[in-house]
Amino acid sequence: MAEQLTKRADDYAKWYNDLVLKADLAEHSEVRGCMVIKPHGYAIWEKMQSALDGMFKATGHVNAYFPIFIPKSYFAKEASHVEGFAKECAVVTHYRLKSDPVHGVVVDPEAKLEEELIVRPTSETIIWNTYKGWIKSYRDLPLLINQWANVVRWEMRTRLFLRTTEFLWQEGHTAHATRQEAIEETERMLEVYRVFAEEWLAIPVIKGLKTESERFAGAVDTYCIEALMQDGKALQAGTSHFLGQNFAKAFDVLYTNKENKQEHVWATSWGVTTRLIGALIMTHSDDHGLVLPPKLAPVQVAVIPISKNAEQLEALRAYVAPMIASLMSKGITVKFDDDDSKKPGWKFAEYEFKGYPVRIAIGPRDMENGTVEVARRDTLEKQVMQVTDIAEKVEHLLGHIQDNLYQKALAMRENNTRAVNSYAEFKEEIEKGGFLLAHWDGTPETEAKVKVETKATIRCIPLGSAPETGTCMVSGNPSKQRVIFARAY
RNA sequence: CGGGGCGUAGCGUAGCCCGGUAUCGCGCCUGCUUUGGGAGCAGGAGGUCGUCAGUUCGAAUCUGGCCGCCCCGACCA
Repeated sequence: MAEQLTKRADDYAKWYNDLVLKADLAEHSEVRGCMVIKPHGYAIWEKMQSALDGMFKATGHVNAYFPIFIPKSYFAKEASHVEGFAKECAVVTHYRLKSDPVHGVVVDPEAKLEEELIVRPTSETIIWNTYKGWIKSYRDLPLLINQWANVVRWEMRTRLFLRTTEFLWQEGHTAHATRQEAIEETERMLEVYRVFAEEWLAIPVIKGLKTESERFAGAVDTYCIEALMQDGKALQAGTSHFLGQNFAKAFDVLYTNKENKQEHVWATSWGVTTRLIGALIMTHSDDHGLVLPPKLAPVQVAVIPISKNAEQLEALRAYVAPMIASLMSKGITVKFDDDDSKKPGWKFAEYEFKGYPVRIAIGPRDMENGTVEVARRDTLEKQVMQVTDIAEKVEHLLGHIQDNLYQKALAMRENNTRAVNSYAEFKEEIEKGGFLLAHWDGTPETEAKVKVETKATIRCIPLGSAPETGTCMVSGNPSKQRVIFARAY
């Protein structure tokens, strides 16, 4: 139920947690660190999948599926990759249980695997081991494959959607004949993520390059889109990696070029996760509950009849039927809630809390006047409208809401992005949250020092920003451009 | 892995210090009245008090062990 949501200003973390639970997006499972994604939350993921999948297809990718289990030895083949993931891998050691008089069932010690299997934390190794058999000639390239899957990373501390032991994602893995082509692919998919974040999630993001210490284990370059949450903390919303020839070399993936010479292929990988649901919540929602951009709302319009008796309800059904039909003919998703075990007031509160972008209430007065009451979730404004052309009006309204959410989030980010020029100023400003633009000398040592002293990290080296020479705020050494610092999720 | 908290009906809780078989709210069921911002009244159902052992005539309550989860920090999308 949706009463007494913690206020954001009182305790942002608690607000987030309460909201996820009370808006019925997810709940904690009995398994530590794992969540159950409930229908309302999963429906949002399905909308994300559908939009992204279309964008992947439009850029020439196809879907496939690779095993959840990865032989342990595969991991050893790419040194930095192992190092990056070794600490958080779940390992399967046996393949059978047997009944036991005391404990019910026990692991059968006779059924030990010769080689342990790793539950995938990411699939580069098994995919590259497979690609080796698929790629022989330049004619086999580029290979552009995506997979929708679950992965497991044994995290020390978890948070619903933001960090769970098991999560859902998509991972694209591509192979190319040239370095240049692979870099273009990396950038192309980063741009797909930017468009998706801004046009669908209504979350403004900054495209950038990760520093060495934040780079994906096994990548040459990691690109990212970074978003700023309402509490002033940064959240990485997607990544795209240029893997160079690291995995091709580790797994011997060679192709014969037009000159009949053997060369290692060039690779990329890129992914977004169910974490985006967390980003969506922390970008748009308020003290009244969830706020969803219309393009990702499982249902865009809730229609609520207000009637005193059964006859009136029948009359209302007849009154709204053409309206609902015309809404649906425009591709708008509608829920007509004529459940008479719940009162209208209860439904208002419920749909508001769950983030339905638009609510239409209709009662006896509306039938007399030829009107409906339209309420928008983003501003909580209510307006009585003539029912004539209501589908067009609602269609426009949904567009406005989508746009308004983006503009509000953008304004929030801009108001919380500022340049700082000294480390003293930085230390003071970082306490207020937000993105800080500062000069950095490019060394991991400086970055580490800042992290230890302020808990802030370099979120990214922004792409496409005008070069600006300066001096590192910490070391005083020369710097070619400002980078973005923030405290992050 | 450290620190803190919690475990009592579907959910949220009181009771525990000071032992006597469990409180209240929400939800659920029945009936009537209601319905434009979480309805009212009346009646009703629902609990191995996380688990195991100990103390005791008697344990939700005292003692010890175990299990589970959550929150805060260090690592990570």
